[in-house]
Amino acid sequence: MSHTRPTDLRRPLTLRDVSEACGVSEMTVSRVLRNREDVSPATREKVQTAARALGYVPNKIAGGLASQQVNLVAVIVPSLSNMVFPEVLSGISAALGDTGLQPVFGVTGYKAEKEEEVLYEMLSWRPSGAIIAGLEHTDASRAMLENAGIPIVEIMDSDGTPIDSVVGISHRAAGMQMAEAIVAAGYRRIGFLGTKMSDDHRARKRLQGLTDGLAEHGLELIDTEFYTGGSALKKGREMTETILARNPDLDFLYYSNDMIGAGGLLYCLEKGYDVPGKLGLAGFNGVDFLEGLPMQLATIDACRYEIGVQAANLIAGKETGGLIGGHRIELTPELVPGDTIRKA
Amino acid sequence: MSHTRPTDLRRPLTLRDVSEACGVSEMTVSRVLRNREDVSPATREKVQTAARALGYVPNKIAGGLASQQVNLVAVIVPSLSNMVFPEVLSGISAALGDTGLQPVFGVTGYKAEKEEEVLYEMLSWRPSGAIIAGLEHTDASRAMLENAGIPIVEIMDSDGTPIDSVVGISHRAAGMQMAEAIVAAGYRRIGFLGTKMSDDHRARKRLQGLTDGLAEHGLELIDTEFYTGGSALKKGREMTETILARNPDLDFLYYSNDMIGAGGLLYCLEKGYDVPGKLGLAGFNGVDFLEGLPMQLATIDACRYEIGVQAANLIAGKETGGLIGGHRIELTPELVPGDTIRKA
DNA sequence: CTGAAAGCGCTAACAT
DNA sequence: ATGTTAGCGCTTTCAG
Repeated sequence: MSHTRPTDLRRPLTLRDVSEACGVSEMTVSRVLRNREDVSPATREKVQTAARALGYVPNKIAGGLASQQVNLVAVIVPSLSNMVFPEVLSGISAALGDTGLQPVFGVTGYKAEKEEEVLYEMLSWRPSGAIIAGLEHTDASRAMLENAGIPIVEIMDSDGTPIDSVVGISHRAAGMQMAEAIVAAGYRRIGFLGTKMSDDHRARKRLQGLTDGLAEHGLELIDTEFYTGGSALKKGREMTETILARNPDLDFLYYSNDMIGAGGLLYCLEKGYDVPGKLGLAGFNGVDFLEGLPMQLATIDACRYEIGVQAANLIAGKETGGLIGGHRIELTPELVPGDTIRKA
Repeated sequence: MSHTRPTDLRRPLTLRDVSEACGVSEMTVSRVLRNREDVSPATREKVQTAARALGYVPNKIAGGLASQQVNLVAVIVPSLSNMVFPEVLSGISAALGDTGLQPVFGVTGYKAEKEEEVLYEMLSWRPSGAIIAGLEHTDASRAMLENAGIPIVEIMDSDGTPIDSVVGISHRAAGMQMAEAIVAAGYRRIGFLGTKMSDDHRARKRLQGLTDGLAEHGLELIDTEFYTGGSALKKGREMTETILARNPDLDFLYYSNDMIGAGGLLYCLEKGYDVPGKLGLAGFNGVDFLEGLPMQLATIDACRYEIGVQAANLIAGKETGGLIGGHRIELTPELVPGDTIRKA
């Protein structure tokens, strides 16, 4: 069932091995392998051939220590399982693609304590920059970020005070924007469905924005329903059934994310609710799988990919003339009315 | 728009700083920070207080170089955007949780060449092990993996020859299993819908298994339809419309993944197709959002979380008595008939 | 264009 | 239980 492979005995190759194999000094081999220009084509060729033949892979641990710089960017997000963060990461990867910087991902599960651990771990690799979701951190996390001596970009959210730079949208404003749209369309009895969000600060801010926006029109949320874990689509159905059973006279349901919104939409269509005539629906995020639903769910695009790109550009010093630190980029999310809010 | 923060001037803290701050030798400080037992409670306390007060974060670059070992596990997957790999990563994270090992993720976009780059980059950090999706790699990638001198676990797929260990399912067998179920249920005119899969070897193997399985019953695929990019749900709809327009007499549609299958299902229900009576449907993966669909799509569970757990356990040497290398774990995927295959 | 020497910050191995 | 020494594999710096 188990054996020791021959490779286990082989000492990893070093620069010295390559050096000896091609009769060029370690130093020059190092130059070639780092693609520096100041090497003659002849020796360059010799070195590359030898390195390739041996299968040499440089040791970045040693390189990083010697050069005191590491081409890593720490990226810390709460989750990978909802469709939102992978898209942010794509944006980051894309923007970092041609910079020589490499993203490294860490996941916190929406736990501040876990965030602290992940951060500690990642900063101990002395990355060239850090991108981290949200503005809420433990004191220890803030201290680490402040003392790291590298550019920090907090992303997704712009409602608060950043440590260094920030790229995001105002979730509070998004909530208010949705409130305006809902009221403008003539809905009056509004329910909210979302995650249990003691730890999801952005969902909380959207809810806050929604209630504040409604309040401006003298309206209050009629009811709320929360869930945790499980298949979001299914939860969306269940919560919808529950809240409508409790309050049959609701005329609008606002979901804290598109996935549960999609579940709710499917439920309502099945049960024959008149959407958007008697019952309006909306989600949040603008995930592209909404396009395949029987009816397009109203939503607000959270600019996820764009946020990733801009954050990465700040770290890479692109479009800032190489200046680092203290940028504030607030994107304006677009409300996509779809088919589930009736025209005013 | 931009400023230099004060922290930029601050030299990163070293062990020496902590040492001086608490009057204990660097060596002992190092011991405390690595939670070694051979330090007196008194000095331990003193050191911890000082380290915390200063906000010291250890330098793993230096530590890794000195100790010649790094608590990182390289994890390389093709994509994060379909729901399948995040679940594998969750399994890996969970299993690695209590081992002191830390996963680092890399993404290849299903490109062999990109895989090679990512691998090179990750191996240059001298991780303690590597987990990589699939058995198909470039020669250079194979060479790197073979020479890395660390445990390698190839995951997801068991149809082929692993470099070292493998944890996965047979996609060929999964295809055949589905063929059996389809034929047993009495369907005869079968179409296949999937990704353009020159690079998705597992989808290709499932299709191969399907056609071979059908062939055993004297059947051939009637038609196929492929897509690339975009919203999978929407693509599922479009492809379904296309293939049914071309071949209205198809009685079964096999989708290479659940997401396009879900799109197809929604389309068929909308158009009033008799599912599963006149038209059967099936997908692949067993993603849990299927639970929220109007009708549950037949699928085969790809054991994604479990694969992650087992792969991580192999790397960590759990349940193998610490023996490393050459394990073969083939999981048996379960066919979930759902509601879209009629009962035999 | 190439080479030699010094040292990055930490830990293994060996004292004490 | 604590301290000392040497060196991990590379790159910076300076010399040729």
